[in-house]
Parts: sequence; structure tokens; C-alpha cells
Amino acid sequence: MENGDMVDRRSGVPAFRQVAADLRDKISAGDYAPGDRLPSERELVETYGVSRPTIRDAVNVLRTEGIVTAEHGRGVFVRPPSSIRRLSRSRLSKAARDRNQGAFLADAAAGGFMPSTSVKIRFEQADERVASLLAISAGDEVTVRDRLMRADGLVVQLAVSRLPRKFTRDTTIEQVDTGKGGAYARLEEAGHAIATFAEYVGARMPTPEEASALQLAEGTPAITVTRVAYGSDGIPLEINDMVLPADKYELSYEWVAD
Amino acid sequence: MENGDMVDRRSGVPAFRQVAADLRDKISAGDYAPGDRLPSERELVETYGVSRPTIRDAVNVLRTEGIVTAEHGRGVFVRPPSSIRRLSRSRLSKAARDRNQGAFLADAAAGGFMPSTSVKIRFEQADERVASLLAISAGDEVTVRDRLMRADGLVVQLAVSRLPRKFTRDTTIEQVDTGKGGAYARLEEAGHAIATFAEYVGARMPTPEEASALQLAEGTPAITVTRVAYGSDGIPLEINDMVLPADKYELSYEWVAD
DNA sequence: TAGTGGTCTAGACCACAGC
DNA sequence: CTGTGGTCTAGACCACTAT
Repeated sequence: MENGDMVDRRSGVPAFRQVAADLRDKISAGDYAPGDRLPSERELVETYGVSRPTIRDAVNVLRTEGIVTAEHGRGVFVRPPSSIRRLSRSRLSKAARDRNQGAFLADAAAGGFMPSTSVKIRFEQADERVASLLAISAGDEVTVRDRLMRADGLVVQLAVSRLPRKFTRDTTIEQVDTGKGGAYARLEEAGHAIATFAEYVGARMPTPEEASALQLAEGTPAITVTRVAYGSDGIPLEINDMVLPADKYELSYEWVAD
Repeated sequence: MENGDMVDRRSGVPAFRQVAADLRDKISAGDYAPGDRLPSERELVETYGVSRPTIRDAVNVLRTEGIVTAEHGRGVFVRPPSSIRRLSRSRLSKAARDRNQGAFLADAAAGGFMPSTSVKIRFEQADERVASLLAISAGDEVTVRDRLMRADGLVVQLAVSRLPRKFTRDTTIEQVDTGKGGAYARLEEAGHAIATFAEYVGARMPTPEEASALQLAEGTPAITVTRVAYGSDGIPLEINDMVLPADKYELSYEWVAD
């Protein structure tokens, strides 16, 4: 900032935005490196010549942008870029599925972290969206497997899997432990081998529940993935709604041209 | 909220979070429907028995969650769910490429909107990341096509495409108008047909520049897509960094199992 | 104990929208 | 003109961290 770091009162730009922009510039210029503590709010009050609420507004801009985090009693710190784990989708190979219990554990094996999951089973009636994706009627019964995946103890993924109940009756899919090969193996035994997958990827800000479950820092979006598994006859067998922390994951897809 | 909508001072939960939670609940319960105006901040002051800055803190929580937007002089409104356009990746078919100038125009044709793009050409030296993705040396010259895509006048996508300059010299790829079939057609004419694609999908909060270019409302993340196009010999020919508004797009991928 | 961020107040004035 | 959100002040007290 030019004039001894004071804000320009005549520029028309709100003071808190000027301060935010100045701090942002200093961070990207390396004046404050990742992990560094910013000057305290009271120091910034002196530096910029504005009141503390104004400084807090400025810092909040950077917090919601995800470039700093505040720690109560300690200070405000420049967020180090978090290491991104690349999840290769399009690779739910049968071999990998046979070895263990599904995509997440396959990813774990590849990523070298200690996985654990908790599962809750419930049954519900398909709403509009679920019915449409599963090609059943709204109100039809679906089996719901609500999962919480941990890597080295940290929750890293929420996944809710839904299958038409007509495909899961009298199978271990309706139990917590689906057995070797997971739910897909049980479906195959029942004559419903998976033939194709579709995934729909989006992003949004997390709900408060998701934010606390995934321990998301402020300013961290969630990646949403809806995977639909189809049988060889094109019938949808399962939809899986996943929520991932956007600061930890990147999805990768590969395909051949034409 | 229970006690005549006043906040509970003894609960330990900050007043602004109680107000935010109450408003959030009322919105999801339908008391305030999409498009509805919330009570004015001064009315909420009376309702909850807190000061106006506290009300503003509460409303800001909802704004950064993307569930309301404030309009100066008019009020705070419940954000209607925006219509999501589904972009089918894995479908950059040669036929579609031949018909026009690339993936965006193909999407436009499918989506039924009026597309327009502006392009800036520049040349730069590959940084670490670009060099690694393009399998060249850091510092090698790359041709950069910086694009801004509009649909019906609105900016809906930023895309920066980089190719090793050794592949673009003496081609129209180094000009604004690449000609029929786009850059991929020119590459193919030069003996570099595209064989495979890879895409890496992530999400993050937009930079201020991206937010204003894409006219993103507060609390709207950006989806980032990095597409790498490979030749038949496995050599990377192009990387394309795209930024999309997460409230308008969903990406779809399909593949066959095994 | 001292320093940090977290919360909150009771105002004030400004800029914009709409009648 | 009135009502709306946007900005800002000058404090106060609390809760947490570190020494």
C-alpha cells in the first residue's frame, strides 16, 4: 500500500477491501509465506489507520477466500497449500474390486493411507431425483448405505449409496459387512454385473453438517460426485452420492479420443 | 427459534450463529421460499433482540454459504437454485470437432445457447507445472491461447490453453482464428493427431479476478478442470486450464466397467 | 500474565432502489 | 422521500494460547 500503508479514503473502494487487497498482494508476493503469522489485528489497526471491526472485515474476506485461517489465541496464518490427493475415477476395475471392498479401499491402497469406514444401513422411499436416476418409481423402496470414510483417522469422504431394494433383498448388501468384493460382487452374484459407470461432478459450499464432519476450514468448498452404476442391460443398479473436501482431492479421468 | 425468536444468551453459541441457524432452518423449511425477501436487517434486530452488526454477521454466514444474496437498496433474497448445465466430457468426438471450433461450441450447440469467445494469444516460458504436464523443460517456449467464453452474453468459462511452441510454429494456432476444426485440426494436419485425453477436476474459491469475470455471487466456488491432450505416441500436445462457475455447471463422465 | 482472536453494542453516515 | 443494505467507529468483555 502506498501512503505509509494507510487506506485511501477518497478512492471509493471500501477500506476493508483495500486492506484485504493489500494483505492478499503481500501474501502472493511472498512477504507473508505459507505458515507465517500475519500481524495481529491490533497491529493492523495501527498500520492501516482503521478500526478493529474494519480490520476483521478485511481478514474475513481472506478467510472466506480460503487463503488464511485464524486460530483463536494464536493469530492469523497464511494457509499452506494442502497436498492434493488425486483420485483416479474411470478405474473401478473388477480386479481391484475383487481384492477388497470397493473404490475407497482401492484408492487407499494406492494412496498408502490407513483407511477405515463406518456404515449405517437404512431403507427409505425413493424421492424424485433418486427415482429418476435409478429408473424406478418415486416411493419405491431403496436400500441406503450411509458411509463415512476415514484416512488415517481423519474423515475424508461422505458417501451415500442407494440401490433399489428389489436388487438387495436376501443379500449382504442389506448388512453392514457386505463380504469379500463388496456390494458390486453381491450384485454380480445375483445376476447384475456392473457394465458401465457415469459420474456427475459439481462443487458447492458445504452445509454446516458437512463442514464439521469433514473438518473443513472456512472457505473450503466441497466436491460432489454422483456415480451411477449400470448393468449390462442399461438398468441403473446403484447411485452413490459422495462429498469430498475440495482442498484434499482432485479427480482424474482419462479417455481415448473419438 | 423458541423464546419469541430471541437468542439464548446462556447457550454458549454465539448470537450471530443462532440467528444464522434459525434463518437457515426457516429457509429450508420453506418459511422463506426461493426468491423471497428476508425481513430487513432492522426488522431482524427487533425480532432477535441483537444489534445490527450482529444481524449482519448472521446474514454474512448465509451469504458465504451461498444460500442468500443481498441486493443493495432492495433487500436480502433467498437464492433460487440455479439451473445446472451438464457438460459431457469424454465426448470431444472428432465429428463434433470437425463441425466447429472445439468443445465449447459443441457444448453450445447441444445446450442451445448463443456462444461467443474472445481470444488473446501470447507466448511465455513454461513454469514448473506446465513443463511437467507437457513433458518439456521448464523455460521452454509455449504458445498460450487465453480464452473467455460467453453464453448469451454472459461469461461462463475461462480457459487458458498452452501448447509447446514447437508444435504451433507456422500454424494458425498462433493466430486468433485457428480456422475450421480449431487447434486440434491444425495439430492433426501437422502430424499430431489427438489420441487420448486426461482431465483433472478440482474446486476452490475463486480469486477476486475470476469472481468478477464470471460474475460469481458470494459463496459460489469455482470448478477447475485441467485437460491434457496426448498424441498417439503418448506425447502431451496441449494443456487447457478451465475455470467454471460451480453454480452453473456439472461435469459428466461415462466409462465401461473393467 | 500478556497477547491473541471472538463476540457484541449503539450508534453514525453513505449509496442504492423504488415509489 | 422512505426504506434498504454497505461501511465504519470506539469502545467493551470474553475465550483461548503461550510464557
